[in-house]
Amino acid sequence: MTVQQRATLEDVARLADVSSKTVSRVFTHRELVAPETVERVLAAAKRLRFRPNPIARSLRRGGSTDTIGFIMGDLNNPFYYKVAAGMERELASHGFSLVVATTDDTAEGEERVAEALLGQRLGALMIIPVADDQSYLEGERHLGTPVIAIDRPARNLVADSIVLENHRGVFEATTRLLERGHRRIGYVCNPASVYTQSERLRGYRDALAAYGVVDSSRWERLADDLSIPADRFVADLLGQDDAPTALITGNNRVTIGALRVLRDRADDGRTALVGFDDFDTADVLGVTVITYNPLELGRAAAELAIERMKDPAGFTRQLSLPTWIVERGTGERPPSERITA
Amino acid sequence: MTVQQRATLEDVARLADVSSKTVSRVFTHRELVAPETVERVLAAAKRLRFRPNPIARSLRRGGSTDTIGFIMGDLNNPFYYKVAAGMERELASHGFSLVVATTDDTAEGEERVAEALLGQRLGALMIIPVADDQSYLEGERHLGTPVIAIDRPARNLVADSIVLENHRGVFEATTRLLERGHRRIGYVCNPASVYTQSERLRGYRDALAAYGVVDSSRWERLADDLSIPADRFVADLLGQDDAPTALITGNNRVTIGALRVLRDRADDGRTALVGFDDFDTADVLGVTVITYNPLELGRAAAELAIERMKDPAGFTRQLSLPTWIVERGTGERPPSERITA
DNA sequence: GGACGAAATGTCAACGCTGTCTGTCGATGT
DNA sequence: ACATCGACAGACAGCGTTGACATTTCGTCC
Repeated sequence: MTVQQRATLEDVARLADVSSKTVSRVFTHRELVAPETVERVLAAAKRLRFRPNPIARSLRRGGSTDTIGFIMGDLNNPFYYKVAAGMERELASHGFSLVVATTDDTAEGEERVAEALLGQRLGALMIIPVADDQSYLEGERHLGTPVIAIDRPARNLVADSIVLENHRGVFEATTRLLERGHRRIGYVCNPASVYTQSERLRGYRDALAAYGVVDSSRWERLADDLSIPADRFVADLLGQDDAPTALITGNNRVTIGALRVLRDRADDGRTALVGFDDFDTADVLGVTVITYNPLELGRAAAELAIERMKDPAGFTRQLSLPTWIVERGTGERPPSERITA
Repeated sequence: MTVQQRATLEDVARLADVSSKTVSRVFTHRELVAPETVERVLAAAKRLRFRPNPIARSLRRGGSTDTIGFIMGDLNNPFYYKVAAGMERELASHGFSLVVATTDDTAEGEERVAEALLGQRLGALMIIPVADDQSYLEGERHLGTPVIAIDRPARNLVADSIVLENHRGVFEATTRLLERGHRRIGYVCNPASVYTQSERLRGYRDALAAYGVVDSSRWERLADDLSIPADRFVADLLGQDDAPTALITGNNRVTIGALRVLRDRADDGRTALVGFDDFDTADVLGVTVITYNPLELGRAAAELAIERMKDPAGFTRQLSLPTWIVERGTGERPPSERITA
């Protein structure tokens, strides 16, 4: 393959017999150029396959603002990629492009990746915070790059944020189980020490407390090691003496793990189950879930970013997106009084 | 929020009392600068929150080659995002960043989006082709931007490509069903008129032909309208007179649709099912699938791109990635002789 | 002691583009 | 006939950085 040189304004100008400035004008303020000149320039440009160099253009204009960064845990996770999808759609419709970077859900990853992304001049940065502290972004924010925290608020950083109504979703789900007569309700999550989970857990505990159940620690399994499959915690919980009659799982991974355990135990519909996060085959499996619209989460975040880019000095905003329950069967099971030791 | 000015080499140089070139050197060829000078410069840079401007840098160096574009159908699809995930990982480990753009699986979308992405100077372009013709990329390729076609070969364009062994996977799956005694084997897919599906369909027909089944059109449902849920085609096929005893579904959407239909019909394990593409809960549901490694597909594509960037003049390569069958139950059912009209 | 070379730093121009300013030319008005 | 003006095109500089080359400094060697 022969590689040919990329044409510049100058080349086009020479071919069209005008100055380079005129060519530039054709590509920016076309109305200031005489029609026949425009035509001549365009013909020359086409012949040379000329395309204005956006690098040079943004250097001249100061900062490339049409690329937006998104730092997330891992593209290989339905939640994250759906958020990214919603975001990409919204951004594309406004002429922005999306650069993605993943942290592998580790705090070190986050700062490293952020550093790399910020190297490029970004119009804005969206991030699903993992680390305990985002103050390292303070400098960049100060330089005018809007930062939008998604799913979890940023810590030690003034930033717009958009989160889910985690507490409310789990509170309602738990209340429904309580209304149906369940008292021994389990809660399993992994990881547990992130904002979303602590909110969800709070929802669970608050609902229980409203029904007089104060110490639920016996039915909680709060893990923090993603290398251990959630299955184990669920199996452990269901195997204990006064096993719960209902189970709430803190995210889709745990829900799927729970399904696996219930199948293996031939539980056969005795244990009620409500999972946080919807997933592809939840309807086929009849699983009741606490859901929300991840595409909308991404879309709204993108919208927030675009708004903030227009008005960098405005007040930061904290939005939260509704969650709701989709009843499909597993969550509507009554408590089964099985024989316990 | 007060927005402060971004520091330049010049600012740092002034503060550190050296020339801007020395500051530049500190950030590029540090070994050429005296240790104490380096220290002084770094201190100044830190104080001013200086970060070299990559725009200016790449303008000077000619072309920004550390951003790779990926054009895919829709991020909101497990297949695409897993490919993207594998890609992102590989690229990140080599210091590249990934810009994603989606076409909504339409040909017009593809060219529009490609045009927009190519506006930025990309190091390489990866694309899952949708349109019938990628010759519009010829110009860019000629200017030295490597183009890698993923999942489907590019048409009318010289490009590296990496695809799956679609034919072989379906051929084997069909053969296994035939070996188990199935003769009426259905094939459902939507869309049908894309490279991957025509390959898969060929695998299905070739396997049947090897067993003497020549005209299988009675059991084929090849649709091309994504707005119609696959459920309908499956239901239609299973409802016909000599309904198939086994079903092969051309992608995960159809597989999940088929599961829904089988559940609704209380089919109860009578119809065998093998689906192309694995999915999250396939193990819970016991679904036999033809699978492959989508992360590896992305990773290999990224590798190919990186290689091609180093050697733009080399011979283009066509790779194909293995597919294999994971038996989980639904594919191992024997033909059930139900009463047919 | 002066020539020499290596190390450290500096000067300058250029990457491709666009904002600002200036210049040209023909048309218009009096 | 001449001043005036609008429409258009060009000259120039500079965005922030770096490669090529120049310069300075200093230790070393005969």
